[in-house]
Amino acid sequence: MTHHPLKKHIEEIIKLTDEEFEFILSHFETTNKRKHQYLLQDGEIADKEYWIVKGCLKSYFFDESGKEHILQFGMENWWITDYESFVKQSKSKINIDCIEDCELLYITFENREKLTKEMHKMERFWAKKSKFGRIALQNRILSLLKNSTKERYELLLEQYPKLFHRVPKKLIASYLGVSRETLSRLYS
Amino acid sequence: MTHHPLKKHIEEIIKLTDEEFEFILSHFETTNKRKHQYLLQDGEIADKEYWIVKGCLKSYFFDESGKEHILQFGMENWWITDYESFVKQSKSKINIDCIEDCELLYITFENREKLTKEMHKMERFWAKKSKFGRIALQNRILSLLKNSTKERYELLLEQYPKLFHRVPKKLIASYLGVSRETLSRLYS
DNA sequence: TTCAGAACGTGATATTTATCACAAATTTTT
DNA sequence: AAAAATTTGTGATAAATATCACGTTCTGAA
Repeated sequence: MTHHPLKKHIEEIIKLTDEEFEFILSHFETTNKRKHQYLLQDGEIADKEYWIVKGCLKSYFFDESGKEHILQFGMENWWITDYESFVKQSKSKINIDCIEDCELLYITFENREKLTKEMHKMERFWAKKSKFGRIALQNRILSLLKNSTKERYELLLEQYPKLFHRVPKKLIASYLGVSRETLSRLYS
Repeated sequence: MTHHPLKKHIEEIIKLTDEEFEFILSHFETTNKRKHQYLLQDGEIADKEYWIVKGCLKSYFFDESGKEHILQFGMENWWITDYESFVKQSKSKINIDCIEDCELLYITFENREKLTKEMHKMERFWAKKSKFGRIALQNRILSLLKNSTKERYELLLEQYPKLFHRVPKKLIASYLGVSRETLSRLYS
């Protein structure tokens, strides 16, 4: 248990004793999902935040014309939920589906609140995670404003090369905000 | 002092006694800037977070071709800084300028760290502010992916009608990510 | 008040991207 | 292994947007 991947992940931000980690882990549950199964559907309230042990997921939504837009991919060691719905405990606008079979840990909203109060280290961990999440989103906006489609494609390829072996190109296109045809022509 | 606008602002999230607010305020400084003056230049480290008492500002950056892109506008009761640079104390990629004469309060990075440690209420205030900031950015990405230029223009107009009297249309265009000519043709 | 610069609208044209259509290749399911 | 569904590439065309150009209006500073 000392070498649990979640411990390693948390320790990138905050050092923990084994006992502290055991205590944290006791607030989580495990679940497995198969490809095409969902974790969250729009209209529901996101009452869980998932940590991905193994697998690949997408969070996405549809516009009025029925086109799918990818908000975020999730892979090993990433967290995934609808952040707005989870934080506000409001109805979600997004869906989360498994792109591959997935092995997941999750913490419920209640347990996260509880753990935040019980353990100041975890309050700091989540505060820091929120800060970094905000920075990542800010940089994605910067990139959407500044970079051409081709540049955004190349940056994504550079940053997450694994993604391109695991998810269909049409989902990459949807993440970048272009049609799959346009994306296809970018590298042909 | 009891009715200080910053007190009112913080109390939208956390209730404070007058003494607590006095203590918080003692960590801030006041400054005034004139139109066209800057608060932050790219390459500098953002060592202050500003709270806007009065005035209007823009945070922006340039792409390789020299085109200006607006990341954020700031008006009364908003916070402004380069969040990434401030949090990481790293070199900023963005600039912040006054669009109007401005009356500002600011807290330095050191004082904010200090205040966070000294006063758990403020740790919670900033954590919550960070969460909401992240949610706002997520929604802006959703909108960039989902909505047409015209829709984004209308949403902005609806959400911040004041903005349109205060800032030139070319800056609105730059915020929306289109050329000023295209924006001009959207409503003519 | 005048003058210079900025803001704004608009035409003409080029570029980028979306959309529709279809066939080939690949993957998944039975 | 065969059948079905999905993914992918690509041509033709339409739509959206950028770019360049120029004249008018507005605004702020001398």
